Amino acid sequence: MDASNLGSRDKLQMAAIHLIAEKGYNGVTTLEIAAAAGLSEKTLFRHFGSKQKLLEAAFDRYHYAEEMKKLFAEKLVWELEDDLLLITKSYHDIMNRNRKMIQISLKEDLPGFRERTQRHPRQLLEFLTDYFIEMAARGSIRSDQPEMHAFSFMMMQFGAFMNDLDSRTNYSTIGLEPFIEESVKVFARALKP
Amino acid sequence: MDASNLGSRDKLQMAAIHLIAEKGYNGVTTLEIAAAAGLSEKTLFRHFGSKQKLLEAAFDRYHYAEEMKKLFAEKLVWELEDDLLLITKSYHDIMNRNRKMIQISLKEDLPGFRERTQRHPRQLLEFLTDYFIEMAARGSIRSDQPEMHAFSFMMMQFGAFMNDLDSRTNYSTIGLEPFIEESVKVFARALKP
DNA sequence: CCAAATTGTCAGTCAGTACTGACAGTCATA
DNA sequence: TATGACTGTCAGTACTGACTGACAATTTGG
Repeated sequence: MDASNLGSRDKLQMAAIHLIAEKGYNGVTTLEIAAAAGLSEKTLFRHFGSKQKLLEAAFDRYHYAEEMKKLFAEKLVWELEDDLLLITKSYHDIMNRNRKMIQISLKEDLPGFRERTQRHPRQLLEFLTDYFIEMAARGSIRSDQPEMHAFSFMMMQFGAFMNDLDSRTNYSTIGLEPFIEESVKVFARALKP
Repeated sequence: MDASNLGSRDKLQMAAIHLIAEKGYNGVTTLEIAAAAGLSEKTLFRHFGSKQKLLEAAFDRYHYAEEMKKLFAEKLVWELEDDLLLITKSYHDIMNRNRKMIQISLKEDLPGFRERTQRHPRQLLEFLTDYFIEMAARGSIRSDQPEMHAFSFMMMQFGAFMNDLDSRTNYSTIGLEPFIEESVKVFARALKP
């Protein structure tokens, strides 16, 4: 979406999300948010009334991506490595699209954030657990603790996502793509019958 | 160390670290820090001169734990699962002791934080990579990409640590101890020749 | 017991930030 | 051309938090 087509409210909300993800709610001023949106502080207060209301509006407008349902319903081929690769790429894609909201949830303790930022990983844990149960029933993998294995695999990906989230915490030059490829291989080998 | 034996400077630094880890630098006042230390705000400014200097002093005083060297030098038995279990428990112990500094580094962009909070995991990545190389040379494991495998294993543990760091991000009831046990088993199985 | 060290209270200053009313300017549309 | 919608400027108000000097109280150690 071309930013030049956006109204003032949209610009202010996007600027708010961007700056609060970076500096935290108390670390950014309404003057800075307005400037980043290319508008005056007066306009910010005309539209939203208060800083807090701007954040709430930006939060509500932010569509938290979560699309694993369709993938699990339609795109699996019941080959462990192929499926895990697809799931993992989708996971990182979704997490990346939610990255600013996740950054905000790390910094701030705001009502509703927890529920929203956890919906996607919680849903994925359930789907992946069910997938491992079904794969074990088919004899395609060996997993006596499917939920623990689903959780372990997700922790690996979550760790990589958190490592990559911010240059402040990234301590390795290993890229995300090769990591995804190899981590899927390693895990598939671990569950091979 | 009994808090009653501490001087005022120590109490203020510990209170500062605790509150800033929880609320961020801009989310906590000097009045709050002093009150948490059981002292007056006046005393805080007598000792440190400014809020910023208090943080810097607390940061310098904070001994960032990093003790993997001794473990890798003396305690390995060159059995993959046994060694990984020991390493992993030690990793989480160290990360847990550094948890407040890590929480602060997530919230704030302060000079020197990055270098300090990355020293331990970076060091562990090197040690673990060398360990996998040696284990492969001994024929005890199969690993054609030891650094990638070391990194993958650490990402799994890092993800679990991050998931456990703060109730705001924790979305699973799986405990850390059983996770450690099973994640080590899974990874050991993956690298088995 | 006394002096030194340390802390607490109080009444501030100062700078910054959230927020506002009044007034003026620009743009789009009828 | 006029009007409505929207935005910007300006000069504020009110409040908050970092920080301070003066003075008093308490604690500690010789």
